[in-house]
Amino acid sequence: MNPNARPAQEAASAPAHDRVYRALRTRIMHGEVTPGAALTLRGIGGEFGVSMTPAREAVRRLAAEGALFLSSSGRVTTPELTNERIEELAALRALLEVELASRALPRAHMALIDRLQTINSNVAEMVSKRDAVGYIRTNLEFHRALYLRAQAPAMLAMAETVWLQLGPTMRALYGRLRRTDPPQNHRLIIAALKAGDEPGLRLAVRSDVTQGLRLLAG
Amino acid sequence: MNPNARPAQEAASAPAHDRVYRALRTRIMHGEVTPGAALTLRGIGGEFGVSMTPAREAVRRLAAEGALFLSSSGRVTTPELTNERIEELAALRALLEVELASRALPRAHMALIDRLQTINSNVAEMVSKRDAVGYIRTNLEFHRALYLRAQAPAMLAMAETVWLQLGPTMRALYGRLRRTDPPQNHRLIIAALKAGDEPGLRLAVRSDVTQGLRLLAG
DNA sequence: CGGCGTGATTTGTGATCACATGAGCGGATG
DNA sequence: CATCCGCTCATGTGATCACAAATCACGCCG
Repeated sequence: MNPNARPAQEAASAPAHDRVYRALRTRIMHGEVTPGAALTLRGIGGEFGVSMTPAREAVRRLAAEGALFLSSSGRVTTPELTNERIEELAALRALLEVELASRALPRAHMALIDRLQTINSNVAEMVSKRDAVGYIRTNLEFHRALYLRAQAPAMLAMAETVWLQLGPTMRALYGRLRRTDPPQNHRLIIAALKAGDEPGLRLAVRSDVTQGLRLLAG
Repeated sequence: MNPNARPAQEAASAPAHDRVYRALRTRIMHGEVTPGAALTLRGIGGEFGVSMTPAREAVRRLAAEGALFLSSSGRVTTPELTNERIEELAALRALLEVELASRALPRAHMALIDRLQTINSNVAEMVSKRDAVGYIRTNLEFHRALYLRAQAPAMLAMAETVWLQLGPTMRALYGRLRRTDPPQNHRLIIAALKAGDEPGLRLAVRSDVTQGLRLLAG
């Protein structure tokens, strides 16, 4: 028996530090925390019913990924990104995700495109409901579903790290963004996938990734 | 007074977990450990004169960066990369470092080029001495000196993460590589910098980054 | 009324310990 | 002689504690 095989309830039996890590990670990536929010090890431990030790490990891990900021005295906050930093992370997203999409293209069959369309309708629903967290979550789900086909785990992990770093800021950004129109770039991505049009796909992904961050220039 | 200001002896007064982290990090990045080597928390603690707690934090942090592999039971080893993984990491290096070099180009003045030439002569010396660790160290120093000019800290951090993941494998790779000729691609990089030739620079960086990893295809 | 020093308290750090578990080794068995 | 089973010990996990340092608030002085 492979001890890694945990058919269901994967998270239940996992080590405490891992449960805490995962919970905090999705919370941050989905933009459920505001930039600059302070965390304490005892507070985290209390929330999850564990001691400081696993809380510390989870925090360290997240800090190593850039998802949390550790002051010189060890205080923990979610990062407050400068505009420069945001632009750099957007450039990274473009770089990585264009490559991932390009690698996924030859492997993208009809089943994937159907799935992307389903997810995309959920995205549109979140936009119409002005649900920022739901929008971020489904939007990332869309991108991840596509990039999984690229068969490039290290590259995907890096892209997710960038998402993680942008998480708290994204929430604040999309909060002031008053769109209710459905995501046009996602449709362009799907169309390019259908047509097997690689240049078009690269352009569409690049636009989709950088558009949301463009408004901060003002 | 800024408490962050530690003019000299920065590492001495730093927290224990940070000292351990940094020591292990450079050890791994410079290829001073072989792939698949096992580490124990008590062993690390003993080596650095600290308890298991800081050792655990350092290990967790390195594992989060992909520099160490944690088995499902928590055992710690340096990663043994598959050829697929190595190729993917090489592609990531190409992607990131070409961009970094490109961004550094307009900011590259004569002082930088002189410095690169100095470092490059050290690289050549390491090659002639067949000093694998010294070669890796000076080679990374060359690349970092260039990329620092790009003013893109997040991107540089990602590139360093890739170096870290490749560290143990690089040692094994360059060990079986019996070259004694000086690094030709570095000269091309310097020449392109002097000429302000961006396409040439991108090509030279891409070649330099991918050439060493090409021999594993056989 | 405002700036600043001082003390109380919150907070991270690191050591130690008890516990569960998994790895590795040795021996028994076919 | 190979294989499988069992045990033992090494190893990671998580809780608790003592300590130091930083933060915050209060009150004092200008």
